[in-house]
Order: sequence, then structure tokens, then C-alpha cells
Amino acid sequence: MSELLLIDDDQELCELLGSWLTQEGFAVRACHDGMSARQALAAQAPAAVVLDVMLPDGSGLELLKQLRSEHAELPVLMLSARGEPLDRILGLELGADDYLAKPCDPRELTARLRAVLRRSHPSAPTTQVEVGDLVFSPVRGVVSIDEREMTLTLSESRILEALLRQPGEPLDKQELAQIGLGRKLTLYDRSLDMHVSNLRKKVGPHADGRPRIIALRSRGYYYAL
Amino acid sequence: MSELLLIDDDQELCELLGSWLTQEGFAVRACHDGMSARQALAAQAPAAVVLDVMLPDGSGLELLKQLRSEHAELPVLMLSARGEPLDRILGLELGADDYLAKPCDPRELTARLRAVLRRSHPSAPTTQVEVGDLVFSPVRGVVSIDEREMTLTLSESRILEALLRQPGEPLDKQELAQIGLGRKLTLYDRSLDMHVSNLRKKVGPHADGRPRIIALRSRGYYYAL
DNA sequence: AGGAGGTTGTCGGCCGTTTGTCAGAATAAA
DNA sequence: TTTATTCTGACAAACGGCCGACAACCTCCT
Repeated sequence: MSELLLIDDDQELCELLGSWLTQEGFAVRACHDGMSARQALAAQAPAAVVLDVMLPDGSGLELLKQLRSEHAELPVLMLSARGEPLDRILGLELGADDYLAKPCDPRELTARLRAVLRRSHPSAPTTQVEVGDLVFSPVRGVVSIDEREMTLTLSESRILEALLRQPGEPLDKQELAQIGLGRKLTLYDRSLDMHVSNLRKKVGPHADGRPRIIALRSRGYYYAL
Repeated sequence: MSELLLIDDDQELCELLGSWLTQEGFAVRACHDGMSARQALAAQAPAAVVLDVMLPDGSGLELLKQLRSEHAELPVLMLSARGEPLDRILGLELGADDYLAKPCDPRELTARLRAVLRRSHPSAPTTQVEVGDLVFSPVRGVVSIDEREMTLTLSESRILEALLRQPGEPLDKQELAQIGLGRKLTLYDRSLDMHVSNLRKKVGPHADGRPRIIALRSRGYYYAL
């Protein structure tokens, strides 16, 4: 249930990997250049980063170096177009945790990601998100409110986690769909709304009756405190 | 049921040895470079290390030296591409517990590993895992609940042990397969489910009727307290 | 104020995937 | 060869996600 940040200028590849990785249980965000990657990282640190060596606005290695200095613990898995051995060495020396040559087998990518995450999280205490009276355990997908406990599906978990991480701040539907469903919303796609609806049903409103998840028309959803 | 760390840049060999050693009753993790090996060691110390002299990011001898200073007791068995006598001497001087030339006979490897482990673990207390009313002795593969005792097969033991080590925390099916079967799951592979099914049958449910091993759809299995 | 057009909430059903389990085959151990 | 263990289909059942449909709603325009 970890959140990944995909940084690669190839948008198609991103979407492909994104939907694969989502199916594998990750929550995925994607950036296509160093600039937006920096912003995404500043906004919210993911559990791991998949980084392409080649980026439109400068080398991925540059980004890696900077990333290392700001997020020392953050695991990074690097990708390169052809298995340039030089890049590989540079990447690993600069602190990438693993390295993969493109085109890469998605299965191998997930395997290595899991390995990298396992290594970096040796005995992470059960991470759980607490917001108000609500406690959420992403690994098990269980929300507890007072004495009540309810189990969420994978998509629901990803969506709720994303919302809980920034209570009060609305999250764009597109982005939420990317994180929760691993794809962009198409016209007439009600899946995300469906999930939100089910979430509301499962989690219920606040003690005083206010809804917990609120839609901001054409701006997305947010979790209300 | 000891856990090994395999450090060798040859991934194929690792998988091969990994599955052999798993069948021999070891739990196996593998790293392909010094960097990740260091992290893996820091994350969780194995019972022994199998270390290749040649690593992509520096000599295995370097790693050995460092390893020795940090884990004095940890048995290390070294491998070298060709039986370079110099390496052998260096390796043993730096504190490797044994030395083997590649290509090596898996049977010889297991034999020496057991020897090395026996030496280092002169009187290891019978480790057993206790969770709730259940007591499990991995070495013998016996679970006891109240007065009842049942014997598990090797695969069952490894799977149950992995689950018991983190009660309540789900373990991904892929990881569980790696631990229990020594390989990855392929499409339509029901082996793991089979083992879990058999485990449930052997061990039975909790006293109050709740199942002990629970599947979280697309998130894996966990042992319920 | 009235209405058009787009957005959101939800129901119900369809469908593909995951899981549980049986029975028999294949494989390894004795 | 016997025996124990693991793996392979095969099938059913449960589950989660998606889509069509429709109502309710909000915004903005006239």
C-alpha cells in the first residue's frame, strides 16, 4: 500500500507502469520532468521513487543527488534507456538503491521495488494515519472509529489514504484516480465517485453528522476535519 | 530453518541456489551488490552469509571486512569464480568461515553451510514462536495448541513461521511464496493457496471459531490473533 | 428568476479476478 | 517400490471494480 513517485518523461510508459503498479497494490503518482518532480516530492514524500536517468530538463542523476540530500532515507530505483553501464555505476554511487535497464519487465520492477521497500523499512512500526477520531492502517486496509472497525478494498484504501494525508486540502479527481485506480478518468467514468460513495457508506459521517468526505465541485474531494 | 543472505551479482545463480537452499530448509534472501547487501544486513541479520568475492560495486573482500567488524559472530561462507588461491587465503584471513570455488555443487554448499552453522551455534536454544495459544517449533515443524500437536511439512512450516513472526500484518503472496516455496508465483499457481488451505485444516480455527489465517484479497495472508 | 449544461451521488447488474478446495498427477524422499 | 509432499487443473463461490441509468445538484447565463 506504499505510495510511489514515478519520474519519467515518457508519459505513455508512465501510464503503463502506473496501471501495472497500481494493480500490484501501490499508489502511484507520476511526473514527467525534474521540476514537477521536485514539487511533488516537496508536497508529499512517497515511499519510494522510480526515476528515469534521462529527463527533459536535466539529468536524472542531478535530481537523484539533490533528492539524496533532502530525503536521505527515500529509496530510489533508477531506470535507464539502454543499460548504460556508466549510468549504472554513477547511479548506484550517488545512492540509488537499485537499477534497472529499460525496457523493463514490469514484474521485475515490482519485485525490485518490494525488495527495496523491504530493505528501507526494516521494522517500520505499523504505520497508521490518524485524523481526528479516525485511525487508518493502510497495510491491513482497516479503519477504526471508536470501537467500530471496517475493512476497505485496495482502491478504497488508496483513495482514503491520499485524502487523509492532507486533511482539508482538496485533491484533484484526476490525481485521485491516478493514485486510487492507476489510470486517468475518462469521460463518463464514475468509478472514482463510486469508490468515494462506498467509502462514505463504510466510514460514515462525523459524530456530529457532518460528512467526512466532501466534494468540491470540479476541484476534487477532501477529508473534512 | 535458518535464514541465509546470498550475496552474488549473478542473479540466475542466486535464484538457482536460492531455490535449492530453500528446499534444504533454509530461508533465503538475496542481494546482488554490496550496497543492498549492507542494507539487508542492517535490516535484519541472517543466520549466515554466502558471499561472492566478485561484486559489481567493489570487492566482496571489502564487504567481508566491514561485515566482520559489525557482526562478529555472523558466519560467512565465501564463493569465488575460479578457485583463486590468493582470494582464498585473503578470505580466510579476513575471517570467512569457509571457502568454496564456483561453480559449486549445491550439495556441498549446503553441507558446508550446515557445518558452519553448527560451529557457530553450539547450543542455540530451541527457538520457538509463541502467538496466543499456539506454539510452533520451526526446527521440528510441530505446532502445539493446548494438548494437540500436529506435524507440518517443510513448506507449511516456513509459511506458518513467516506469518507468525508478524501476527496481524498481512504478508504479500509473492513474498510468502518466495519464503515458503523458494520461487515466485506464476499465473494460475495455486500452490501457496493449497499450502494455506492445508495449514488451516491442520491447525484449525481459534478456540472461539475465528479462522487463524485470513486472506486479504490482493493483499496477502495474515495470522489473526 | 428560469433554465441549460455540466457535475456529483447512488442503484443495480455484469464481468473479470482472486480465493478455497478437491482429486489426481508429478516429484522427491525413504 | 512405497510413502510423503508438492504441484496442477478444474470448478465454485466470493469479491471488487466498472458501466449504464437516472436523480439531485450546482453554476452560470440570459
